Amino acid sequence: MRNSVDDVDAGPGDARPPDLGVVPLDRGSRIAVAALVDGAVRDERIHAAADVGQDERLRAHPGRIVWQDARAVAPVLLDAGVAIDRVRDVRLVHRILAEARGLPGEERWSRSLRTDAEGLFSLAPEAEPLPALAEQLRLQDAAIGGDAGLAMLAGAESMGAVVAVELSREGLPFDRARHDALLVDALGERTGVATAGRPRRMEALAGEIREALGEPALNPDSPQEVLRALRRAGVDVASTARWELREHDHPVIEPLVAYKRMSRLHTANGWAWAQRWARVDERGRCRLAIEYVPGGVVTGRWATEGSGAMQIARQIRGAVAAEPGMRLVVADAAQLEPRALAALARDEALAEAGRGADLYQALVDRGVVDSRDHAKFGMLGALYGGTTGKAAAVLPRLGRAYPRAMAAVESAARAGERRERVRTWLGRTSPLPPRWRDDERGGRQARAWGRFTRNFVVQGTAAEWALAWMAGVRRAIRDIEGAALVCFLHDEVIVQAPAERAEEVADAVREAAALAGRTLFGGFPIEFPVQAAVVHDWSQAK
DNA sequence: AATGCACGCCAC
DNA sequence: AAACGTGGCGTGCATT
Repeated sequence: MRNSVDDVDAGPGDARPPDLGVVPLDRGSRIAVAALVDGAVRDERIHAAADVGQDERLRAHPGRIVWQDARAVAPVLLDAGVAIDRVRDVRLVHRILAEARGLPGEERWSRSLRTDAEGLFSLAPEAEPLPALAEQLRLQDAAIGGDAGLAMLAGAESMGAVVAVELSREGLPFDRARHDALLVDALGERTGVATAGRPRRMEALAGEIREALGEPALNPDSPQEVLRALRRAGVDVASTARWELREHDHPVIEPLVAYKRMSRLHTANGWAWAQRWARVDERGRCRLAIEYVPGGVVTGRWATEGSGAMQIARQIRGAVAAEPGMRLVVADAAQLEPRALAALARDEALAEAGRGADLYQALVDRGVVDSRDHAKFGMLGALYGGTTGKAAAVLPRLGRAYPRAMAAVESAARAGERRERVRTWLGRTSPLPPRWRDDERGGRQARAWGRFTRNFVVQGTAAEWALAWMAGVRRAIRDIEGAALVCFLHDEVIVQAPAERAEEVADAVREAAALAGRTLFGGFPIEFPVQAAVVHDWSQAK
């Protein structure tokens, strides 16, 4: 079966539709379109940006659209009404191939390329862009060769870049009045400069802290001042970290911990944050402007730039609210990483435990561990390389019950300690580590790198599944008028849709999850249950 | 005044 | 309970 993230070449004898190279000229005001065939450019045509949809080759194009960078081209094509189905983002795929294939230095890669500030390849200023693009495509396809995983990853990563552009253009529905109400509820009313801009409840806590420590001039925002004052008051701590404070019994602890929690909310997701990142779009809708960065994390996870949108505090998620007549479909993949591990390790027993909505509870029901918490901590310990506490206590039991899965992460860890590269399921490859000495310090560094590679294979494979899931969701909701992807968070998506079609979207999101599992893992019997809730605002999910 | 680092906390 | 992965970000604080 072929689908949207699978751009494996058609077999010999099949007529392959030509790839279409698309290049922006004059900073995007004009667009060059040409067929790219075996590294050569055929039938180049240049259009005004707004007219690029007139190029009949781009209408219902069954081949790949090839570009250097989705951020420069996708917005133009989307504005022109071009349907984007299969793509090759040469910039992102190059990054993958450079690690996976230890790829040629840039001179051998192509004379028309140069390395930009991020160490990535881009067009040399004097290069003819379409021939260079054709050359890059040819070299990339040759590097991928017959590796079906890498081919799928190239397609998925490239489509992810399109989804990222669409998400960023759409924005996340945001209700500033609700946000303000949530902040006032948590922090108190805003006050003036006399209290350093602290909301009323924070200022009250600052007073309690000063009182409890007997230091009327203490600035609770200064870790050094607070640390010194704590020690003078007989609280013997090495830092002001919350977990350390909680080990002590003193009247200052409770207000101090509460203050720090409020302070975090105030600075990270408070009024200034909303002022900076909420915008009113051309249709009068208030949206958070989120710039997604596909592949921004070494494992293949996405990052965001600027807004901190990947870590919006749960306390204010109620401000992310559906617009009139709409609902949010909030969907998250249950225990995604343990499931990714089961699949990549071909661990039938762990996959069987995951046949149902709650893999952790299944471990309890099967007598592997005593409680759901033990299952969760143990599994996370296996994924992260935990060696203490609850994780260490149950790891041996997990190892006996699921030897294949545990051997897979152990082997990834050992490979990292030996300075070897490891690969995700589709073939994203870990970077090489910095050098370390053959002494105790070096040993610690080696073990730390082993924990990184241990996690890399699982986190990276989960990220690949998420790419396939998103591509499927995108495709499934395309014909649902008014529905749009508005958020992505590693293992969670939010779609805003008209109320009367929200349940249909929820079903489509669940189906896309199942399809993503089959796309990546074929017939291996691993399930990817998705909890999808139709809600008015984000805080109502799960 | 600008810059870079360390801390601490948030998210998955 | 407190050491175990990937990140972003705001702040204080030291350096230049």
